[in-house]
Amino acid sequence: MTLDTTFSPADIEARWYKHWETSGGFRPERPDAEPFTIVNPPPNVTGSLHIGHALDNTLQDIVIRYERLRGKDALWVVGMDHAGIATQMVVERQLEERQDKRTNYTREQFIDKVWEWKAESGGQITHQLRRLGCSMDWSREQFTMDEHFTKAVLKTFVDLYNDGLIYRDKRLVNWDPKLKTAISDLEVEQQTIAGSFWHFKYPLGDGVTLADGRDYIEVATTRPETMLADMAVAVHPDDERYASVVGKHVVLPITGRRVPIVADEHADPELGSGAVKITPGHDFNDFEVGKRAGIAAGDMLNMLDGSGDVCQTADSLVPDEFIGLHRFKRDGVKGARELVVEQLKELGLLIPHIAKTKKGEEVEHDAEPRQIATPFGDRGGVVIEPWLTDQWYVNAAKLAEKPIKDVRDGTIEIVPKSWEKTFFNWMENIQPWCVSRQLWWGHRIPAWFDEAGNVFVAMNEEEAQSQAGDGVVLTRDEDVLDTWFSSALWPFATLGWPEDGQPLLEKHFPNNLLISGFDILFFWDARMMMMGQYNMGEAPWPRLYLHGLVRAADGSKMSKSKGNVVDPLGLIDQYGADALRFFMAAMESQGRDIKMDEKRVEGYRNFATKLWNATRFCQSNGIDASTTLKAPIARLAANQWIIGEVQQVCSELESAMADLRFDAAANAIYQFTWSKFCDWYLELIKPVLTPLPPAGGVGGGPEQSEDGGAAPTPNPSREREGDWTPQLETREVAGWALDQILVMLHPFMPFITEELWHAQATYRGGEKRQYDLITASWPNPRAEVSKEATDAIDWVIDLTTNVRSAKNELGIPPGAKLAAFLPEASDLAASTIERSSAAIERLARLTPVTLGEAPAGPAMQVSAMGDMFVIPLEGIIDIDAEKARLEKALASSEKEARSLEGRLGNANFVERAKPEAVEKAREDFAHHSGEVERLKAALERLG
RNA sequence: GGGCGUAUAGCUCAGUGGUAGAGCACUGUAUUGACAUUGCAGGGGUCGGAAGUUCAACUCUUCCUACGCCCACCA
Repeated sequence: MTLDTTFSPADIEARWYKHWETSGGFRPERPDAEPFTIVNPPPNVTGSLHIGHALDNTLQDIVIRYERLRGKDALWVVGMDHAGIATQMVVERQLEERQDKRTNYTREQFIDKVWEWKAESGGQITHQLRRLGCSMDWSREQFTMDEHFTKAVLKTFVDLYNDGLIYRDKRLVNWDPKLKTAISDLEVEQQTIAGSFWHFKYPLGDGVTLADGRDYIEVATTRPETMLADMAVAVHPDDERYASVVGKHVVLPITGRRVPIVADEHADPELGSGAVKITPGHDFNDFEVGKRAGIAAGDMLNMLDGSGDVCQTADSLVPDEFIGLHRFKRDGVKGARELVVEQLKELGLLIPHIAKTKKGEEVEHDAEPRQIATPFGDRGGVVIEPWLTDQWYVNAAKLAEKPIKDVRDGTIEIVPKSWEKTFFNWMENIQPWCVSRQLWWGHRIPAWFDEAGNVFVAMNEEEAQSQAGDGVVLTRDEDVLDTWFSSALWPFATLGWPEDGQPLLEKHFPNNLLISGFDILFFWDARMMMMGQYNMGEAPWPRLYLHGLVRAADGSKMSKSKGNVVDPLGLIDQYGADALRFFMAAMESQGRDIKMDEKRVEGYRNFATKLWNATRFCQSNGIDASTTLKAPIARLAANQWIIGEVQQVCSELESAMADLRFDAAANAIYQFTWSKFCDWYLELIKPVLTPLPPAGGVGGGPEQSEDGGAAPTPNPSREREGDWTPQLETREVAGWALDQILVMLHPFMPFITEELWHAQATYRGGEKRQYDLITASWPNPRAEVSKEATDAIDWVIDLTTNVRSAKNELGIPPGAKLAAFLPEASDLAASTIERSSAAIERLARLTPVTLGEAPAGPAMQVSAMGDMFVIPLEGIIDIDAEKARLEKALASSEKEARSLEGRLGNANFVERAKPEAVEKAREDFAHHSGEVERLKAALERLG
């Protein structure tokens, strides 16, 4: 196949993805191979691909493709999460757009609508993941509401219940008044907002007074509306100001209700007046104080209405004028908060806040302005109300025990390790997990109540009925489970659990690795650890890799409201999926967020183009696909050198991948491909493939050097065996090396590498590849390469670079071909000049090179690894410039040499430093002082 | 209040107990056969600050400063 001169990602991406998917490339049959398994964090069915997904999935795909190439039975489980709240919100919003609402339907009708929505517009992200090139096993795509998944969820719930690890409890929960459901601690986000701090007088009852004669207690609050449900005033037991009134009462303003004054350590004497109002039904601290004061949860006052919304309830305790009000002002309408303040002010019970203006004048305000940390629901976005309800709780502390041990003893390795502390900190202080949600969309809790309120937990109604006994009327719990309860089962429920005889489950659980963003460490990762241990008796994976966030170019968090969101699909359109993927990999260094840098994405698009053109070059020079995995036998220095370099980069890549250093892996293959293969190797073999006509009319024949150049000295001893030719060898090695690049680069840039793989035909004449790159074999380039050969190329490279640099500094045209003399040649120099004269001519542009003294006269002097060439430049060279150049180099070498000399002269260093370090210093010193001598001689030569 | 992270070239980031690298940007230069989405060459950093350990610190320790994140709390 001939490649077009331009490379357009869009065409090849769609074509190859379809081919891989339809041909089963993502999960080749490898029954005997070692399994390698990753489960993909199931995206919400409502979701679409954002830049964070692009990072997360790129990393996983790199690992999966790498392990697949290494011959493993690589399985990447994919699917979607039903995302209870998010999905219900989407569908409800759709109804609202048609002036309709959820409650116009029965629960069953509404759930049908959600399924309809899913069928029509859910799961966009699955198509977008394909555009990124992700090689998941779509043939087994999962959904957390699939029938078998539901069974796993129910079984887990029932088992936990029977083990006493799930229980029903009445306590304060984080209530989201917008979504009208309880949510877990993790779903609450603290935000600091500007608020007010009010001070009130609570009159003491029964004519009691404080020690100082006051007939009231001062309390302060940021939530005055809750005073309607106050049940006590607490003071510190040691606070002498209030000692006389503990056990007495205050009369609550507005309602006139009498509440006790209790002693409790929660009250901080240093803070405010030292007395605090206690509202057990609407504050987590107060709840605890209330319990300590002997108030049963069932007796705690609740001032909100039955829907749990912000309205006041007619609880006979709430005055009429408050009923129907929201908690706070909404849409300009006064709320309970405002009315409480207003009434207290009218009653003269508001203690004003005295503020000083800039001019020093005192001004009275109703309240003190304050920054207040306020809980918000992460989905609904409104202020959370701590609310007293009956909910289902998981004993998370118990379930956390084994995961903590797993991480502690290394059964699970968290990468990077720095996250372990955070993990332990959370797990060791974990609170009961509220798992019930007052929603319709989700896994309905398998609990049935009889009329007396007894609960029966079972897999289905029949079982519950048999527990309850015939004739007992049962009603199923209306609530559904937290979405994370089901996704916690993902590593095994997707593989067939809890059914018996599931070969996939046996082979692929535990999984091998989990990759996730650190933002879901607690939500998902930790809960998978708990459920893995609980259901399977094992950690779900031995390794957890946590990556950071992708941030906007200025370092800020991407968010829709800020309008700084970068769309990964837009980047794919513009630069290709391969470039975006490579960017993600190259920027992914452990424990750090990634800042978006579009220039860099562009750079990796350029890298793809570079590879594309290198392949075009190979094609036009008869370089075919290789037919063996093993490195070809090579005798040419350049070929041996590139084989050695392939081995080198391959081992770098493997060790980077073993450590999950995606950046190191990407950079290794990048540098090798561009800086070694393209910049040097392809240039080194050009003279072999297309020899220049020999200079001076001397014919080729036996005088030719092995790399296609004219040898400086005839070498009649060279033998030519069989049909070996330098050209054949070079084509074979180049084709092999290119193939290795394609394989090694494939996990990072799957599309272009697959395209080029197939563009490269096997054997001259165009027989097609036997198999796709996606299922090719990882390099195993164990080959002997001689140090002499690789040194020779390193020497040529050093010479070339130094000649180019010198020419550039002296203003000599880079293309100028110059004759060179080498008065004192090292063995390496002598043999290299003989073997690789063509490379020296083409790259260093030195020809002829004469071993021996140069004629007297002006010359440029250039060294290559210690061999000092003299390049006469009569009439061209500016002697002063050359002197300056050499002097600069001399100064630099002298500085190095002096520094090393100083170190070597330090007895402490020689005695106490590692012997290798001393040896290295000696070598470096010898090198630099040698260079000093040579440069001095060179300067002397110029006079 | 507790914990974590970051600070290295103009920018974005690697890095190692032995004297600092990449990409981009910048400067100069090259163009008839792989590639201008390119080649070649070059300039540019007292590695946030201070002290300590060490023969040797960008690297280890402590402290400080700045920025960021997580958890808890502020009645």
